[in-house]
Amino acid sequence: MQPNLNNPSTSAQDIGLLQEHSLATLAQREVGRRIVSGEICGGSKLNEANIAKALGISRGPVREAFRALDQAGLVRVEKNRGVFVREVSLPEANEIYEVRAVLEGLIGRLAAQRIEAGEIDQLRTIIKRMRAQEKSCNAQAYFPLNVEFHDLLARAARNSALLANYRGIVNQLDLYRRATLTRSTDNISISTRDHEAIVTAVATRDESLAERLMSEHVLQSRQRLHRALGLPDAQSS
Amino acid sequence: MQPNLNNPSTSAQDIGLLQEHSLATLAQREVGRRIVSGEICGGSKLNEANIAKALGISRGPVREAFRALDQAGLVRVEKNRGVFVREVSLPEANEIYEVRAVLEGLIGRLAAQRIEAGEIDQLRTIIKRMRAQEKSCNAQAYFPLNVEFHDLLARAARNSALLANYRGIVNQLDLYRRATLTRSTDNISISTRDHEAIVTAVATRDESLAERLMSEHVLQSRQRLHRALGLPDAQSS
DNA sequence: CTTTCGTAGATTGTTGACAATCTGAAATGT
DNA sequence: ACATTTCAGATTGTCAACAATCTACGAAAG
Repeated sequence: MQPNLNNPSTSAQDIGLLQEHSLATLAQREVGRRIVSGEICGGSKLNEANIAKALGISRGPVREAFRALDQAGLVRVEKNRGVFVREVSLPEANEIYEVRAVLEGLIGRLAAQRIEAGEIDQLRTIIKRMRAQEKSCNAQAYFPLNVEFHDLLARAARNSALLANYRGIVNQLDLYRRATLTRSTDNISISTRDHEAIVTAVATRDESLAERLMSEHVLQSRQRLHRALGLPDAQSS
Repeated sequence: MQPNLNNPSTSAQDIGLLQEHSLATLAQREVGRRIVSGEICGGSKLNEANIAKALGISRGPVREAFRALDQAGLVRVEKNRGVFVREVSLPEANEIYEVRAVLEGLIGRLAAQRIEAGEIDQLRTIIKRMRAQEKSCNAQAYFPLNVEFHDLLARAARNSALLANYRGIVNQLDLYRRATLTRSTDNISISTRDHEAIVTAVATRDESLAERLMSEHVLQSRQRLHRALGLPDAQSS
């Protein structure tokens, strides 16, 4: 097909994307996004040919993307059977929460050491927007703010290995969250109070307090999740 | 080629392997093993065609293996340039050590809760063998024992998400260790004393002590590494 | 002598075709 | 009616060929 030569916006950025990323990378991002966002629900079978056709590419890059997603823990590959969106059971989610708690603890400690003034401002801006949604009980809009708050802190820790592991863990937890539709059950006002305390600890460079608050914040959100599901609280490990 | 029908050992297990694993999985394991073991040194370019020929397969499965290894942090893929064995710089190794410290801390805490009697025996057996190598200053034989000790503890924590993250982190650290040939610089006697204290803490179900000892053990081994390289000790974060 | 350009070889990216395997439903026998 | 077998369609696994890109080396211009 002849490209539209009068549209510089598409040509410029698309050329950049294709020169930077391979089709496999693009497929990985797109499928990964659909999985984490919940567009494709857990347990679903991912058909190579269908996905390839939907993305307008051949099966090769799709297979490569599947391998990466498998390593990232977002899908599981069964030989000669296909690849399936990973399902995270409650026991597995509890395990992941345990790991997340210590990672967030380290994020708190390192962020308290290394965060910059501008980033603290950004955190406070996010909290302000959270409070706005809090009043209108808008859980739909609250969720991405929560994600951005934690990711900003993770970046402020200035440890790329930690950031990569943190993001991987969070993606896997989203698989469980989406399955149980628990985004709205989070107690927003309590969560926001936690966030304010965390920012204060980080801003005053109180490493130990920041570590403890972050870790406890995770474990409490796990407990809120359990209560929302009508389950007994897990032992605080 | 006609297979040798008079050799049941190859046919039996090879058929089982091929029915269980795809060629991509096999390639991933083999290349991953060579990277972690140091057979291929950091920064090396991995040629698709060469590896495919060496393994007797085509390039497709090799490319899939590369995607998984990239996600695992063992190689980096540069579009249209090739894939290279990841090089872990000293600052990166320090970051990874920070993550490993908290993961090992959690391993200590959970293992203290959940380890079984038989596993404690196995840990003590490993330590005995370590002491034997210690006397003969055989660092070559000490290293795999150290790996097995920590991996056994990681399994005893009974948290598969933690185990997966721990192993990924350790593999990446091996990338740095191999580059600097620091396996022999570990102070074996100090390390073994640490291990004995850890087993005692775990066996007596002292969660907090086990967590602290494991975390400190990692950070001390990082400091030993720095001293061996003639560097100033990193700040204890 | 240095720089630039261009070309040939090598390497990676992508694709479509073929082989192997699985799935499910129809056919067969009890 | 029920279990077993068979077979066709669909899906995955693997491969080899083609296209796109990079690399290195040599020629030509300054």
